[in-house]
Amino acid sequence: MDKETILIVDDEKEIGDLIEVYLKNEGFNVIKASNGLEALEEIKEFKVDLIILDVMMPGMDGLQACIKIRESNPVPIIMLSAKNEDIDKILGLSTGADDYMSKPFNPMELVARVKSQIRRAKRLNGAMALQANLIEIEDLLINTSTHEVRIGEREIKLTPREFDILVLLARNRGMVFSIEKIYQCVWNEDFYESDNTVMVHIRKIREKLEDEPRKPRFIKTVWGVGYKIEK
Amino acid sequence: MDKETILIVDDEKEIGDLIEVYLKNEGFNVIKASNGLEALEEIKEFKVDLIILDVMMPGMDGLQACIKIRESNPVPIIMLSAKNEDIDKILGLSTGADDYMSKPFNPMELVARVKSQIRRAKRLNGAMALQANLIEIEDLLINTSTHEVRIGEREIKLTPREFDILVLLARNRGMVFSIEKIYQCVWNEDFYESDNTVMVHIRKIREKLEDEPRKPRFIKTVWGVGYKIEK
DNA sequence: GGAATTTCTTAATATTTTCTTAAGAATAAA
DNA sequence: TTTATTCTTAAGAAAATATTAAGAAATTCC
Repeated sequence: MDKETILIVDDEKEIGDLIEVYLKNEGFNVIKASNGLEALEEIKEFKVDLIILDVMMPGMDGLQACIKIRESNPVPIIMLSAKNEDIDKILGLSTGADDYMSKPFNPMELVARVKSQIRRAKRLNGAMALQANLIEIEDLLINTSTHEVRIGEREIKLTPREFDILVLLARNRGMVFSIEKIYQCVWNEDFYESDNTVMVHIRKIREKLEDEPRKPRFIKTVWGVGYKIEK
Repeated sequence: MDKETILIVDDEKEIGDLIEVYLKNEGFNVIKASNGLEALEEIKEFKVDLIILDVMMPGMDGLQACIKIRESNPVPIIMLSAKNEDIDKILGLSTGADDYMSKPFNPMELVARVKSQIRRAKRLNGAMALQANLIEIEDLLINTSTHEVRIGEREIKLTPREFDILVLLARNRGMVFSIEKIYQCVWNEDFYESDNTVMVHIRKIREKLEDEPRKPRFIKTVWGVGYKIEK
């Protein structure tokens, strides 16, 4: 399992550093921002699994930032505040924060709450995946949540690798992928020397997808470069 | 709207009284118990909307009580503890507690957390009510309220685990569930390494459901990915 | 407290996928 | 046209994944 990334947003450096130590100790990946705007930038750039957000900050405060983040991202947010009046606001439904801790806080408790929220998010994600994720290419239909591929009425059975390669090309229609690139994307490993593993897979996919593998409708060969699905 | 009833379980009278004052002030109805067994009695007698449960108590401690309560009741539980070591245990999934506060605590924060949990429970309840308790898949009938499963006239006896797995797949027809996801959803625990517990259960279900387990009609294998019931 | 049931673990077997190899075909360049 | 390069195809070995069976451990029920 990959390390989860946690974004700490606090203008007080010592607090951020303290939290960082504890989280890293638990095997989390940590990035930091010192105000709301920076936080928004970081989120755009990196895949963040949880945000710890201080309410009191110069510029865009934590509550505003929280609302802003929520507009585009369902990532779990834990808010920190020293003011009692904030509690109700935060745990109410309006801000969209998932949990709250009052300052000064016990770092162990924060870590436990972080873990708890991440677990919750994972479970929720499972349920969310229900929403079908459909890719359509002419009469070729790819459903990434049910792992189904069909052409018209005919159901095509693809192996996991074949499926991944097809999805990669289908999600990026028009783009040409070199053998090397495909290998890196699908296998998540570096590509060493030229075996033709990828080619063999491409052929298998064509065999299953195409009526005439010689004249493929979907996966086209770009000579000397790679493969693509035309736009 | 009726006043919500909150059960406070603590052997220290002063703490219970303190919490009571704050909660009553917010319009909640409060009842009290001074140990785990008493709490179980109260729950049987009254309709309780939330429980505040101290971990450290003579006799049955809070953690045991929490697990015991959860067996029969999905009511939200907030646990109180002075010991750091408890945090992880409580916020982990195994006890079934919904939230935690460390002692000494800020009563305002506790009240806010109470309100937050009650809101959450209401939402959850709404969502639950929508789920049909009769699932039909061709001639397979699953009744989630009576825990009955039948195929045509034949009644199938499934164990609790088997039943849960089947319902998970049946409620989400078409969707593929990985071994890991099944484990997380049914066991409510994190999935560590690859034992094949889930597979064995799948096989048992097939044995009971299918005429030819080799060619399953209901639970299909999606190679390298997981299992599903086709739509 | 003991029997029955359920759940989990282990390991052997079966199946499917993935990779490797190698030979033949298509394409581009000389 | 010839040659070198790149791509396609096929077949079988290796690796990964799934099924099955049997028994141990835990739990439930009486």
